[in-house]
Amino acid sequence: MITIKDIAERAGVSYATVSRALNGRSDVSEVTRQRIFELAREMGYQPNAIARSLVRKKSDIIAVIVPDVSNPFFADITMAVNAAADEAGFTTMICNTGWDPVKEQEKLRIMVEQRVEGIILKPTAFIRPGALEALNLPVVLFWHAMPDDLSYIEVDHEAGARLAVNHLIERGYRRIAYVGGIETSPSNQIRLMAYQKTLQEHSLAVDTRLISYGPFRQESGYARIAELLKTAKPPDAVFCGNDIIAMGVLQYAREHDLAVPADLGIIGFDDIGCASLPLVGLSTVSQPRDKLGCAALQALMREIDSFPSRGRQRILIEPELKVRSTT
Amino acid sequence: MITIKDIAERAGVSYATVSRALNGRSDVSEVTRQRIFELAREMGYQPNAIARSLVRKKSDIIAVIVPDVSNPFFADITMAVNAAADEAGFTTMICNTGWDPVKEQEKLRIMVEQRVEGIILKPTAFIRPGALEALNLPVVLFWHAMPDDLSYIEVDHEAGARLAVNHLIERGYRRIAYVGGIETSPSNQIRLMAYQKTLQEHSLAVDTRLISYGPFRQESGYARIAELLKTAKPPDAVFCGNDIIAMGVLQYAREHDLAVPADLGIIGFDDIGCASLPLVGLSTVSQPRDKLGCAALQALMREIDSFPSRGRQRILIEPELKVRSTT
DNA sequence: CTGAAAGCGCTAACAG
DNA sequence: CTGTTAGCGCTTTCAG
Repeated sequence: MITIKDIAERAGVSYATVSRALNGRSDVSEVTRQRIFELAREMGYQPNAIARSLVRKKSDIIAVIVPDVSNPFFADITMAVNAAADEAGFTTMICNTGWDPVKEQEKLRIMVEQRVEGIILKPTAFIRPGALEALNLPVVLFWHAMPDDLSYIEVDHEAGARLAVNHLIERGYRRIAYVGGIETSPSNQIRLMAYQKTLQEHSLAVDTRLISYGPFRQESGYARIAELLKTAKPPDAVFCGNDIIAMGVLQYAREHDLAVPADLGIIGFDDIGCASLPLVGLSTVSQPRDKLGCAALQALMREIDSFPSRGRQRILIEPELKVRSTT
Repeated sequence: MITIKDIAERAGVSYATVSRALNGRSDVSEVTRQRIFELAREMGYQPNAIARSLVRKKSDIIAVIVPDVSNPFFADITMAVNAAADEAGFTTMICNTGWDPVKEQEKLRIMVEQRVEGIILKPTAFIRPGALEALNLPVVLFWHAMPDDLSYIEVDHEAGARLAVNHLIERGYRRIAYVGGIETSPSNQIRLMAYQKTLQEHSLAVDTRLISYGPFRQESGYARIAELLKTAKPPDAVFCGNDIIAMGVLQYAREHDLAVPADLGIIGFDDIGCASLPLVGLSTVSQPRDKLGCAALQALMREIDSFPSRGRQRILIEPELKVRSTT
């Protein structure tokens, strides 16, 4: 691999001059600059970013750590961050934790060792308080439920839930069920609150028999809508914890000849890829991944600029209603 | 940021000794090793991978460059590679080219500058011959149609097409259409050949009116099945260029009350995420992403070990038939 | 077992 | 404008 010294030798100048020329410094005569560039090209010179990082003490690399990049939701966010980072002249290292806290810790360590300039992290679970601050690195989280004093960014779950419930009410539904996600999920909590509040604002009764929790899985949605429809006063619409659950509900409706949206309105949350397939056509509240990703990068850039002084940023992204065929 | 020199000072030894101890060399007395480890921990020492890479002349980083990580297909492969790389002690840099050859070139350059030890690349288009060899780096491609003498890995499209067509014939379909992808796609070509050959092997006529090309898009599948069904002798089954196209065909069938699979058998290619959704239930030929990813990493490891001598590896992965509700 | 010393490839003062 | 010099943080001989 050829170095600036090789070029210097051939050009008959010191290697400092080569460095200056290649870095576009103004204090190099036009002739030598020309010669050096030409030489560099014809010798096939490739700058060594590692050496540069070492002396400059900056790598121009950021890390994005998510539980599962093959999950379309995270994949979209990751890509948005990546694209924004490109713009800003940063290279991205993407890490996958596989929802494993141990691996997460390991990945964080590796990224610190690689001297990345900042980390965008979607934690797999509750992280030991202080662990992230101890990294001594700019960090932005995709999750607000952290005890630490860190910046975070998230979709506005409250606004999203209101959007969904208001929409159902406008459409004329009156007995709206909440087929939620797991009870402990913070976002699930927020949406449930907003659901109840919105119903009350419209003078609609909140019937706890219409509220259920469960895993974010299709089977869960399928099973729970089955239960709900057996009751004396079944719902005429459901607001689901996410699109996966909604897909289970929709599946049930189709299999049991329930007219959607006439007999049953269905609305999900997230707007995963297949929700917009004509074959599915699920109405949903979209979490705009591109905006989430861009905003995360911007927040991180701000953190990097002001580091080590930490300004905790709390950013909420507006969700978007997607009306399709199920409402 | 604390360095080995700081530790050395506190420990009262030379920093060479600290380096040795921390790297688990045997030629350090047990007592000093102990002291150094303890000190490192309590001082919060984090090795600097950049400095290490510089002197060792290896980064333990590989690059994966794909056109679109948010495409579930590439996302899955990327993740499989990433997981395998983890096992092998490599960190992965993931790059997205957005199907832009210029950006691809740029990303390749950056990866070379980062001194990654190898690159797994899904090219966006035909790359200028020699451009990849000029990188002077181990490279494995997810595409065989390259003029270069490089290693590649791909699913066995021929075997996949045979699998699909044989399956349809076994199910009793006799007029099988090929609703393919774009004509210039190499994989499309191979599948078309295999489709024709398989029909002939079963003494079934190859009717060119049953063969069509088009973009890998739903609307394309939708439009083309519409055409085909209007003809005098319509097909009773379709083998599609990929799942997206198949989804368009399925969509048309559902909208026009065509019984699937009774009146029309449908089989796709790829096995994208939503194909397995109960609401879709598309039969398809799966490209096993995990196998593709693992095999790619293994191939790259072999290339790295034997570098700079290049042994061109040609690896074909066996596809798998997934029978669901459309056949 | 340990220290001294020589770099890895590059940038950044500091003098000319 | 250009050369000299001093590192960045770490690994690795080479002598003790």
